[in-house]
Amino acid sequence: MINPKNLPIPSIQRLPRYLRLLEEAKARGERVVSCTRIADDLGQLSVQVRKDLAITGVTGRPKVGYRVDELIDAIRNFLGWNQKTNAFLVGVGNLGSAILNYAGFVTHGLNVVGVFDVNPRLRGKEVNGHKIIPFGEMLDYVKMLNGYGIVVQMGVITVPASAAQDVADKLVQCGVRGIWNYAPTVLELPENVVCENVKLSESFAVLTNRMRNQDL
Amino acid sequence: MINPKNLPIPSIQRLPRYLRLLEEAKARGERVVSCTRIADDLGQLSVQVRKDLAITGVTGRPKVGYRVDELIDAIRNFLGWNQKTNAFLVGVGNLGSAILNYAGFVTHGLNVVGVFDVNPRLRGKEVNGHKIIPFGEMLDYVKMLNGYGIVVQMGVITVPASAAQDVADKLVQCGVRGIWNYAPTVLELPENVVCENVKLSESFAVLTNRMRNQDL
DNA sequence: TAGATTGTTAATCGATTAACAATC
DNA sequence: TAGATTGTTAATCGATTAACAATC
Repeated sequence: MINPKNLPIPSIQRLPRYLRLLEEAKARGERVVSCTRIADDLGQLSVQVRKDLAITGVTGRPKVGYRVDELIDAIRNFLGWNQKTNAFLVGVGNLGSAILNYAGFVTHGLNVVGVFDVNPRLRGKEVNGHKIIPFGEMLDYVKMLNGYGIVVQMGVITVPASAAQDVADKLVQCGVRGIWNYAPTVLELPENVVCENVKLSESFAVLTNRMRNQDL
Repeated sequence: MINPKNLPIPSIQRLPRYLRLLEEAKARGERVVSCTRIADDLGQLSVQVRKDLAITGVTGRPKVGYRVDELIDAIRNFLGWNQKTNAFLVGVGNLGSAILNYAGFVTHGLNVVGVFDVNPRLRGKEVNGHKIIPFGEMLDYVKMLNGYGIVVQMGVITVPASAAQDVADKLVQCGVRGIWNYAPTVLELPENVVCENVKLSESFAVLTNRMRNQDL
């Protein structure tokens, strides 16, 4: 926990799982959970859970376990989920709509402050309370928001691959510091903008390959 | 390539990227591609590309490179994407609709032969040509398909987490050998059914954590 | 031929797992 | 106290990268 960079990415990826489990435990009224329990429920080794939880800075008590409330707070804080992340979403197809309608991301701090699409016919149409704005008006819109002291931190890209780079460039102009990219493209971005690609085809590839190898 | 199991999963996950690049190269009329080029385009090391391509069984020619057509075929074959995979999709919300409307998965062999939802009001409604069937009728429907010699190999789960295990159990009864799970749950499945979880919250976690650590 | 590129073995790096001491 | 659990160091495992030989 000295240098928060270069932490094991697999560990970070497992934290949301623990968080879900802990919130379920809290809902059941449990105040303390051991990593042995967590590991059993998720089919992992307890030592891995322990290591993962350690990166958030919390410590447990031998024989007792970890305090549920403390752990939930620590994970949410570590992931940046206890604060709002203002975001633009570009591309209101089914995928974009799915994200806008999924309540889970709101609890992770995702705060959509602008929804855009190139299709001018969608102008003014609402998706889960968000009015769709023509893509061409994004820069004007962000200036307006900035005038009110609202800064856009993240861009969510749910457009076809062919349009993704253009969208990314525009989002960078808007000042985003991170991009959540659902398009199957490798984006070129300035060094100070972090990017996370959602790998749908990659996931499908692992599945079909394993199904194929079942037969052999 | 002797034992097709226990291949490096990261390598399998990178293959779709190469495939996309190769198809673009083919569209431009290129007949041969070197792994140096692929590596440059994707920001990787050429030796990694070489190792990854090796698992598909293709060999390149020194000084020349790999034949584009051969490589495309080999990757698609290795991933099981050159044959159709019959699938049921359960849960026709925005996410399910997004998958049904995305042409990319069709080119990966995804052949949806049944679309289901618990909501009886959706009965008969169409999504991209697929009539929605009430979830309760799934077993009858699969029997009907089996009568025509059609076997369902894969289940795609796009329902809320709370319903995912029930859906998975039913899909297993239908005889699927693989499950593509978009719900944020760890599913309990028989040993002979492979499962791939799409990790959306996990992806978001990595992004927000990195954005948070930018500041430090 | 010279040089670019592939293929492969060895070295490094990082994550997981094992072992065990510390502690409530 | 005894035993369950945490925390940490060491060993293992697997993937990436480096080095270099083979080859067209």
